Amino acid sequence: MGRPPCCDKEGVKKGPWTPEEDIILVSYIQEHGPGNWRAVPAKTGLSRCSKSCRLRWTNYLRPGIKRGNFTEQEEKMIIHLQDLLGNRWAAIASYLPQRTDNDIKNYWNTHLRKKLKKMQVGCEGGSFGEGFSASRQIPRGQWERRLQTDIQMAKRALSEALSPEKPSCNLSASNSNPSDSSSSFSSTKPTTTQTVCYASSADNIARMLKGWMKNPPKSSRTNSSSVTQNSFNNFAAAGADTASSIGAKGPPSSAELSENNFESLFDFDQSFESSNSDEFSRSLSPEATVLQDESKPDVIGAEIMPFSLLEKWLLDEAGCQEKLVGCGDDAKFF
DNA sequence: AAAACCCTCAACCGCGGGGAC
DNA sequence: AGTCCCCGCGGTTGAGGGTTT
Repeated sequence: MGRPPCCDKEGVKKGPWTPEEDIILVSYIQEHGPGNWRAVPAKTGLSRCSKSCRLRWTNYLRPGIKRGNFTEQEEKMIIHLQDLLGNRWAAIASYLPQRTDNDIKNYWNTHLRKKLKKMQVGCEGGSFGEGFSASRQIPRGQWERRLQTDIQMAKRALSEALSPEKPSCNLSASNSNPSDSSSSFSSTKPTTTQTVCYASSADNIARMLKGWMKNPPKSSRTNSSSVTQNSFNNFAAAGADTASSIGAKGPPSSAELSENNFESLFDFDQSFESSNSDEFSRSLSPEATVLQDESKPDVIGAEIMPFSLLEKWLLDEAGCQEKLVGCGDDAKFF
């Protein structure tokens, strides 16, 4: 019969989101929680289709999203999971709770695919090429059985990556402070720059909302027609003063996080959490979802908790993984 | 300095799954 | 049982920024 296009209505806006639209959306979700996207445009007055609102939230505004450079560990995880799962980006993203499927997909398409191609050419017939692509020829039943095992293997690999006593692990000792608000992953970048946390991190949204209260859109809008994502991030930062302070290349300093910001952040997350926690927990693997349910308040610190939970999950199961996976498998892994 | 080319990533599109009726 | 509606997913696009020539 054919499905009518979701966004064929006239007057539905497309293209990049403006800071004003973002704030409207975040404010609405702060109040009602994510979900019921169909109602969002009508209730907020946004000239966007429901799908666009959902996408904007899940891919950009949702708290706890880490943006910017992928760490080596993340890269390896993606490569391996892609090999295991194929282009099931949402499933892959469930193992990297701070990354969106869109981000992972983009990263794969722009970086990793080329990288792998290069490496496979470089290691023609070598050990690297062998580990990959084999699973794609496996019939489905077999594939599913193997997937079970492979997921265990992936968990084991991540466990090892996160394990502090492993010298090969990229987790830097300098970041061992559990109260450090930067994520475990952000500390794993072994070589270059710090990982970037943009506006989508909960603290920035909290600041954005705070700033919004102080500066309603009329007064705050100076360049809305040419506003970019990054400029929104700058806008979101307290005071929205300098572009270099946060937006383009660096996480906000802890000094920027006032007590009020944290309060509003928690308020935000609690309302969002209590009313509808599905967005985040859905994004986790089934096992991880269980953990999320067990420790919901912890999700609030989404910059940290997903991986603390993941660590727990991994370490708890380390024993059983030992039985499932032979020691030699690590070499194949990464 | 300017043009051409390349790269990145936010956003869109269309399809499929699943629940509600 | 069949249909409709909502939501999520994966593929794709194109604007804008960066790099090279």
